Amino acid sequence: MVAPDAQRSAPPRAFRPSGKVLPEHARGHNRSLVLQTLYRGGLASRADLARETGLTRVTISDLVAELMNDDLVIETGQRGESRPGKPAILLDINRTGFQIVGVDLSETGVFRGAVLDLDGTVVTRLEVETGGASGAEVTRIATRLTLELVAAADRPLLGVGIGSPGVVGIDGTVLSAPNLGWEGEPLQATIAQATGLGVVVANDANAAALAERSFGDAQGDLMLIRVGRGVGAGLIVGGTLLHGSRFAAGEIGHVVVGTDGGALCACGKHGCLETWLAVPHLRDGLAQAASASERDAVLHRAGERLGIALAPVVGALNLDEVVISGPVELLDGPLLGAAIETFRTRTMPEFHGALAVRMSALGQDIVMRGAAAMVLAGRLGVS
Amino acid sequence: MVAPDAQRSAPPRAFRPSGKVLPEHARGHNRSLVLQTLYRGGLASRADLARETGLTRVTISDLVAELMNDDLVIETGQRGESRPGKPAILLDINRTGFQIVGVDLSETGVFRGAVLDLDGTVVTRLEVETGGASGAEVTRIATRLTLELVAAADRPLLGVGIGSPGVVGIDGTVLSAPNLGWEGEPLQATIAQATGLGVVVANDANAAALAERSFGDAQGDLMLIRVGRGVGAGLIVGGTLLHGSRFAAGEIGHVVVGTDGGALCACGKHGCLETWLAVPHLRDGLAQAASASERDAVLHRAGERLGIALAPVVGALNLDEVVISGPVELLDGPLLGAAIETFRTRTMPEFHGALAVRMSALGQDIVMRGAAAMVLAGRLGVS
DNA sequence: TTAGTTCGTACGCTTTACTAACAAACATGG
DNA sequence: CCATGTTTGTTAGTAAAGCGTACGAACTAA
Repeated sequence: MVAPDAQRSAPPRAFRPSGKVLPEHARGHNRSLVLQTLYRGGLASRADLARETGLTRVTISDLVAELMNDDLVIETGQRGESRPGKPAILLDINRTGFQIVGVDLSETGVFRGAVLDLDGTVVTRLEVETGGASGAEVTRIATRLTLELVAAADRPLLGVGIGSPGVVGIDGTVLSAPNLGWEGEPLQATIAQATGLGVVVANDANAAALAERSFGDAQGDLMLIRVGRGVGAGLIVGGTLLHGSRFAAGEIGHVVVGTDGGALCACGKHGCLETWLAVPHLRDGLAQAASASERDAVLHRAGERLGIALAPVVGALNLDEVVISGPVELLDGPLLGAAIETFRTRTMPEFHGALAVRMSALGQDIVMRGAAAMVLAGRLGVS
Repeated sequence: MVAPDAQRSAPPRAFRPSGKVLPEHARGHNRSLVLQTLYRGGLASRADLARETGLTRVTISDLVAELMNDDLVIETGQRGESRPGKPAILLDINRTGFQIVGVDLSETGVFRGAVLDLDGTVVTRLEVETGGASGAEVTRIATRLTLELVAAADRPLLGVGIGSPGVVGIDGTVLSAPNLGWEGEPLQATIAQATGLGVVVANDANAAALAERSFGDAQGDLMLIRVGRGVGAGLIVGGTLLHGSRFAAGEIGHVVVGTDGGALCACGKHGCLETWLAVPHLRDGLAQAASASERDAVLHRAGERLGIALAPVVGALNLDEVVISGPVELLDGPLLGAAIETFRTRTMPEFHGALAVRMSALGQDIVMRGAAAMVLAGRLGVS
């Protein structure tokens, strides 16, 4: 179903470039502040918002009027409680008034996508097989999937978010994604051209980390480890995603772990993290295992290597959480336990006492929900 | 010599708390932008500043008038070149008009301090032996040293910066510094009380990292490794210092390195980074070595361990630079070479190709110059 | 019925940066 | 030597943004 106004232009971007700051930038910031407060806290009156943000009621009224004019905020009636004084008119973000398209290109052989509402809830889901496609053919498949999702939306779209494997530049160019046969692929520009919408592209592990922050249980600084055909990570430090100087932050799959050799990796080195932890290697190891205890040993070894590799990172960044995303049947159990145990024995008690290591609860939707979170952050300043 | 106005109140802080943004905050940001442009670029006219910042000449004139009123910016005469048009009046930061006190408490047995100008150049230097003092006695010694430096300044002071060992909270409380016998020591408050000036306290490795960014050759994201009685690190990512969720970012001395045991550490674990790299251990190893080649082997092993520990961090953060600070005669040579070689063999060519690993050129003054940089950043928004 | 409280809005003010316009001070070319 | 063009810095007026004060509306409590 295509709504007539599904491609209506969305409100202006809430992003402040570095450099000079004009009054209008401050306005944008305060706009986002109001949206953020409503997004996190739910229903609130104008007076509530004034108290929470520190702005005056007058300014809040003005900002809310602007946001209601953009259809981003709606009045939901009077507050029920019986209190002295004039009853408050409750406000909320128009959570079902806009939608977002989120796409996940990281799975082997299949691209997933969804139409989501502003809460990150999946409204419509689509999948396409990619077969053995690569290069320009992959771009065509991804574009077609995105267009179908755009057509499936029945509300104005806030934008399109895409999580891609490989190294992704800040401008949404996929600098390198060997699995898809991409090298310097201008994905953001291509999809923006095809859809006429705002498009954000990021690495899949980074998108997953954002999902964990926005829709998961994450509290503070966190590292999300994504285990699939390869191993990647996304880092959120001080509330924002870490990109790295060449946009390659989180690329830990080909760091050598331990000082005792290891299997030969596709990259030519011995003992890369991927040779222990990537799903194909885990499945191979389990297939060759004769007994249940041997299978446990394979998983235990993998978890141990993960702990060895990450202990210096956790120590150096003083992280709160390490969250693992991937096939639950492989990761949640001996592997996770061994990783936690290894952290405990290799870092300072002061740190691993505060450190939480756990599986993500977001499952297979994590990347496309993270992609939606990128759109929310980019266009509304909400996270 | 004490100038009569040495403790004259310094200009207002250039810090914007998170939350709402008022027009005056934007003003402060633009003030800092002008100062930063002058600080980095040197002499410039009002028209030059307008072109570089994107603000109009009118606004720049207004900001400059304000900064000249605060004595932070001075006119240095007309431009020499012969060009058409009205000759430009060149401006500069009043680099010798204010001074900063920087203190380094990280050395064993001696506290160093200095009076510095706004360029981070040392004007006056002072040292005190600490003997075997600890706890409150150490606080008294540090306070006395700071007061002597304040008295030695002959210009109004912008503030006091202190680099302390241990874990330092955002409010300048030293949460834990075993070597000094401090536990929850409110150093910032104590020194601020004693001097009546603005005081900033940070971990010594963090201060050193800031020094490397402000006064060294650092370009982008960097990790500074400080090797002394222990081993610590400071991380600068995206231009700002990384604190960690419990202010313990960079505490990598007690992360276990390798999978082949190692010497017993004071912390109870085996094979901590410090057991290979800390200066006392290096000197012990060298003393026990019989030949030059054995001494090289000791240093080589230490560098190798450093590389093993940091490879995952460099990979995860996609750093540009790793800078090492400490005794040059121990670190610069086989140790540094082995560290570089180890990085090369344990990370992806895409990353270590861009990675620079080198010694700091700032020598023994690095911590107190970093402390001065903290004051510059905190009070003027300049870095 | 009266007093007190809370909510949302109208009005006028201050701050900030902008545009337009202008005088000052230089180089260049006829 | 003088007219012309260029660049600099300043003056005057305008638009945007948030604040404080004040007020009516709508409710509770006595």
